[in-house]
Amino acid sequence: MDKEYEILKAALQLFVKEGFHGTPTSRIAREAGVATGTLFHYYKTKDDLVIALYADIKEKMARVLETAVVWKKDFFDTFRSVHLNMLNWAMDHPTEFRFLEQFQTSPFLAFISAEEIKKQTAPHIALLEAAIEAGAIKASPPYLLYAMITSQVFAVYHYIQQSNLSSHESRQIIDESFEMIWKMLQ
Amino acid sequence: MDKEYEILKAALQLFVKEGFHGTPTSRIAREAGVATGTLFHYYKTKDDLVIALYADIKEKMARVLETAVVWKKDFFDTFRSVHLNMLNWAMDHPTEFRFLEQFQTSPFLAFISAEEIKKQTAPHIALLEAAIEAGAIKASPPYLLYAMITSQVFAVYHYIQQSNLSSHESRQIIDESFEMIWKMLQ
DNA sequence: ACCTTTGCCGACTGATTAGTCAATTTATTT
DNA sequence: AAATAAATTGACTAATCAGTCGGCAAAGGT
Repeated sequence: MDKEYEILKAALQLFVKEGFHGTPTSRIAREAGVATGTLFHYYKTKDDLVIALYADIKEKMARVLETAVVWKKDFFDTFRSVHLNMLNWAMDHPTEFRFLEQFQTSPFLAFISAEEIKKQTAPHIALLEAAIEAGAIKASPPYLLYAMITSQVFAVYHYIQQSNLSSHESRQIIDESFEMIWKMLQ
Repeated sequence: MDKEYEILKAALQLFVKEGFHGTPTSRIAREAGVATGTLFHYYKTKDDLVIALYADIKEKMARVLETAVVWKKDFFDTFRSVHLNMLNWAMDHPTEFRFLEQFQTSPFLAFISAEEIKKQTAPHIALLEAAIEAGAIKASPPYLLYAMITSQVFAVYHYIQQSNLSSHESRQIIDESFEMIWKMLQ
């Protein structure tokens, strides 16, 4: 039992359910089966814990997406693979996904440097630029396209969760949503 | 000077800057030029204040959008008007807009009843259903389309803010983004 | 076996918090 | 003008919070 991991796990659940400032460190420690001192042994402050959790989740998602963002037989299939994998990851990790969403709209986002964000988005921006270069999609600012595409992932995720569809229906909606996104990019 | 309004105004600024639980009621009262007792005279609890603020902003936005959601010469122009007006409102009320975004991804959203949300989205859903009926847009679930369209508004808003464009460039991006959304809906 | 480092504990603290309340001022009604 | 009601105050409290600290236990190196 890795205590550091248990702390992150408990923090994730509580942050999503109660909000960042809404969950006391004492409660995180209790839920993780750990003393408060241990929590502050691993994370100097509560803010550090929040940011570490964000970094951990981002990194795990990026590692899964790495395999999806590679080149398929054409741009359509490549973008489709990214979209499907992102949504599959979201469906498999709903709490992590909701945390990312909450974090990215919170004042905590200011703690993440511009370079860090740039590094995270780099592979997606590169793919968009290549697709524009090749004439596969329209020539809009890549960061605008990136923002529009990722925001769709959150929208589709919420629609599926809210209407709690079967996994078959979900897959159908995910497919349909990609068709729409692709049309949007033409 | 309406104290109730001053409290809402101060709470909005602080919530967006520091987060919901990150801002003490004492600070809200001080910033509003009011005693703490006055704050709790108008709002029984802090949660009540948060929810009242959400309701206030939602209502103000809805009132502005009411004029935009009316019928123009065709569906294209009507949807376009909604999109433009929403983004214009966001540009004119950035703090309010960011609050809505933050609130809607927070655990506070659970305090808003399903009926309340249904009532808020009703005019947009009705417009979507009419457009589907008329064959002006594709026949996807209206709530999915609604989620996808509104998420685009947030995406475009963030892109504009982040790249801090001139108002001319902004208008161009807003126009372009609607063209993309419309294509997506075909 | 001894020493050093590291992990871990949980009682403790000083500061801060949401919310109360009795008293005072201001507005409204009679 | 008197009486009633509503708005406003800020000192106060009980609870809670983030973070500390001295000590114990385990692990690893020599």
